[in-house]
Amino acid sequence: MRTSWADAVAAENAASGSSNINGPGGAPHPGRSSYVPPHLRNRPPASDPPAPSYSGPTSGNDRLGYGGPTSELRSGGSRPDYGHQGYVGVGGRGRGGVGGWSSRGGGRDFGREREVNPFDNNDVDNETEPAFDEQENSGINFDAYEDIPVETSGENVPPPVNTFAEIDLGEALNLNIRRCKYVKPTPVQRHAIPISLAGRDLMVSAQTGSGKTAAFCFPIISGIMRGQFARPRGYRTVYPLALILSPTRELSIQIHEEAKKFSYQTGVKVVVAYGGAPITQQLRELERGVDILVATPGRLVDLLERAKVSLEMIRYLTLDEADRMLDMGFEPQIRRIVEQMDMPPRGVRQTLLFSATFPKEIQRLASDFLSNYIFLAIGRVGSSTDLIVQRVEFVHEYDKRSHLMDLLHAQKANGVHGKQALTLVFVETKKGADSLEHWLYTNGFPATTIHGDRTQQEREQALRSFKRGNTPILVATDVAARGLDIPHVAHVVNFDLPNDIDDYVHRIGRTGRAGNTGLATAFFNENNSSLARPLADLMQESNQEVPAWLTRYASRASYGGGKNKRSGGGGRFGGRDFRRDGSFGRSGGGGTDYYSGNSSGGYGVSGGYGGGHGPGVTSAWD
DNA sequence: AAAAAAG
Repeated sequence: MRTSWADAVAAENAASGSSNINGPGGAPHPGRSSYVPPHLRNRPPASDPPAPSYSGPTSGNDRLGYGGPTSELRSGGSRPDYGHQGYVGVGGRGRGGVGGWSSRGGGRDFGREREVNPFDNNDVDNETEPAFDEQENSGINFDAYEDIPVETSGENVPPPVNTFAEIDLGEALNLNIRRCKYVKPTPVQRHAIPISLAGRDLMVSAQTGSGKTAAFCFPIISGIMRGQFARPRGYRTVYPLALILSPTRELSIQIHEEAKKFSYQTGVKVVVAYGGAPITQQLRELERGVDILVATPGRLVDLLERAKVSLEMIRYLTLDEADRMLDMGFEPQIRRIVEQMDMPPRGVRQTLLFSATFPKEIQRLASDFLSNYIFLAIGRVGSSTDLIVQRVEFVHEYDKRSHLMDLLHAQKANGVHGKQALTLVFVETKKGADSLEHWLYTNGFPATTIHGDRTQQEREQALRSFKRGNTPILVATDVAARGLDIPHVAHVVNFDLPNDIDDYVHRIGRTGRAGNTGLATAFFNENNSSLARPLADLMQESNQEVPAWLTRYASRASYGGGKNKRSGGGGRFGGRDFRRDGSFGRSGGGGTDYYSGNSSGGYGVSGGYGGGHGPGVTSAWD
């Protein structure tokens, strides 16, 4: 009987003043060939000092020794055991040589010896003052989530949970959740985790900054911890069990860092692969064993072509920023990876799609990858959250720089916590980014820039420098629009507005994260007239003050209603399951009652149906 | 038209 998570967290924090769990003074790491008996695998090495408040035999009893069915991945799942019987359930073999059998995560046993403690980081977050840090890291402001509307559709939706303690994720993962100071699950976690633990496919639209990464990582890590997956071992080919794809390298890096924290000392190995960096180091990491592979599409295709990676054993597929992954630029690559390589088909693997926005036409595409899925929308209409104060100012093109200068001067005077608040400035083009950065710099504002024409090293350096506050202004293209979690971004400036309202939603979502407030300022002029209507609608839905001139602009422009049209009579819920649109389902159960709003009965057709053309309504949910 | 993603 656990008391409360809050207590546990408090105890953990009190005890962990300097928790060097895996200190350099640990055991000399055994040679590659040392055999670890099955019953000792997945345990922290005996020579390691125990983690603080890591009391009793908490580990080991729910992992490899786990008494559940060995060949059944998910308790609630009813997937066929797809042709891998020979591979599954043979746990207990030692790691063989090349071509032999390998227990899950081959190599992770010795890998654990050198597993870096991700909670003992010297990374940028720790360089800020403790008070500042504490508030940000531990502090998800849950009051901000009190009355968030939630909508689910699909068959037999598993009910949400209210606490992490209600779900049995396994001791090692629970401990990491406490180390992360997550006291209770956010709304998207409350709903999505039980659904994925039940083995169901999922399409999630949840607000920016609402905890999506943990929502998809926890069930995957937990599932891998409990399963016994022996995998074939080809000549330098590795067989990850889970694949997480994201649209930018920096986002993949970030997901990898998060996932490593969650999987610390669980025995689950997470590796990241992305372009722009030397492949050899990534290959080395892969060869040391991989359970969860986080990747950008291009580099993954490269690895697949070189037969360094096989997707044959993939049990979990996650597309983060899924609507971006399936838009024109990425779709062919994603289809290639998911449909034309050796990945198990939908219905066999479990597929999880997450984003803040999910336009209906992309939902239709996405259903190709899903099987009898549950759609989950979390957040308020207007997308991002009313935690972000949105301002729109009419600024002519030639006035933008001096206007930006005014804003920056004003907030310099206001300095937050003794340092200048971080400001993220979005522009349209890479050249524009360079030139604005240069101009700012020469005008006394320490700025840097991130965009696709910079080397990967420069990109990562720019991001680090921004996070640390060395250059508290970051000029960015859309490469930084999605998913990046940068603490202390107080202000997002849309120096150039995007053409698509969903991009706007993602950009402003770089502030106002984890329940904190933020400010977003947009420079609007005649070049942005196509955005006037959707922007005005979005702002109204998020209870923002809409300037009269923008309303006039909105009624004047865009009579036809382009793809930016978001009204569609959608009313209060922006993130709607496209399957609810009457026009869908030409053959299946045409016109029958395939939806029911709350967890019962409902949509009775398995995924993968395309028909119908709903109105091009864009979801504003993250 | 632009951005991203392999080299």
